[in-house]
Amino acid sequence: MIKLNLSEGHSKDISGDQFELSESMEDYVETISQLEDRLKAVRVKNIASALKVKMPSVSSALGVLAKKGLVKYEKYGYVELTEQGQGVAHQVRKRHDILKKFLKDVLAVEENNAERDSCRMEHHISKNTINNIIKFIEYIDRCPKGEKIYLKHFHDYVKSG
Amino acid sequence: MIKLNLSEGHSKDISGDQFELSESMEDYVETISQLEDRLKAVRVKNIASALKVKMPSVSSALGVLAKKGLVKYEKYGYVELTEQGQGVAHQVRKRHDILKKFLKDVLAVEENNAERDSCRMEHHISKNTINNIIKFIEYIDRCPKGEKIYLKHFHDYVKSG
DNA sequence: TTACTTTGTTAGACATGTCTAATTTATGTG
DNA sequence: CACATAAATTAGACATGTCTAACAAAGTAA
Repeated sequence: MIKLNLSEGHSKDISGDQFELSESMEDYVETISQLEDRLKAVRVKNIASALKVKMPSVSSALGVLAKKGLVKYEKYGYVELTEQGQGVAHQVRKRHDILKKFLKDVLAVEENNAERDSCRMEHHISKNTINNIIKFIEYIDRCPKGEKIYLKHFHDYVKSG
Repeated sequence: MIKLNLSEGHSKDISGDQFELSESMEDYVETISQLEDRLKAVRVKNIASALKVKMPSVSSALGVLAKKGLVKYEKYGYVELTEQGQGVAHQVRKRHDILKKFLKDVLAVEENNAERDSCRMEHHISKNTINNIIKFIEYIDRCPKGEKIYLKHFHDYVKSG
């Protein structure tokens, strides 16, 4: 089933890279944000296991992010994103989500693969290109001219080979 | 003008990552291959200036690539890709070209941006996803059902805002 | 309170990839 | 040929991000 309900507000708020984070640091911020969504309190241990790194790597990363003002963090305590950190997380996660949905819903890339690829590509795609992806999705979604049908044909074509 | 003459043999020969190269090493191989296309002989200096790094970085990279059997290289001499190196270069360049064309011709991303993004993303996209992109392009290109018209509409839509 | 367990930090090693400075090799011109 | 210049290498510093091992703090339970 092809779902194309993608255009809820995607076209706003993809603002620039004010913070110049490395790929790795973006992953930390993104992960912390995801953990904040599903845990009462985020701990070093949680981040480590989510990112499949060891705790000392997390400690070190938190030092960097704290210095940049993206996390609030006292030793041996809980980890929290600052308001700025949340902003960054928001952008990163949006990029990730859009990319993944595009891969799945437009390019017919299978779920696991779409997740893996969007994880890796999300760090290397420009604001500009993301915006065009958003427009593409909106275009297909909104236009009453049969684009969805063609997309469905494409998905069938991919499945059947 | 939207050109979609993309489907010349793209669907073959996107073979796997037998060589496990880092992003950086992939860039070296790709660049050497491009330089071989337009220079009689490739030198450290050429690679350095193409990649905007200093010569010692190139020296060091060539050591790594030689050890992996991807370049033929004697000190103070010319640089040449081995047959294996050419194979890798072929894959990397194909990935790059497909990605770039997709960004330009489907997503209506402007030339410079498409080049920049494909440079960065080419290292992080799976074989699987590349194949779906190829299929998508072929689908649009081949199908007699008006997909191209819709794509043209989309491009106009992007341009006009 | 004391001992045990879990969690986290510090110290230090290692890998990758970059750079600058110094030296060496190759090239070209008189 | 000899010397000046260009090209390349080596040595070593540095940044990032990872890891292991050892130690320290916090939490738990008797």
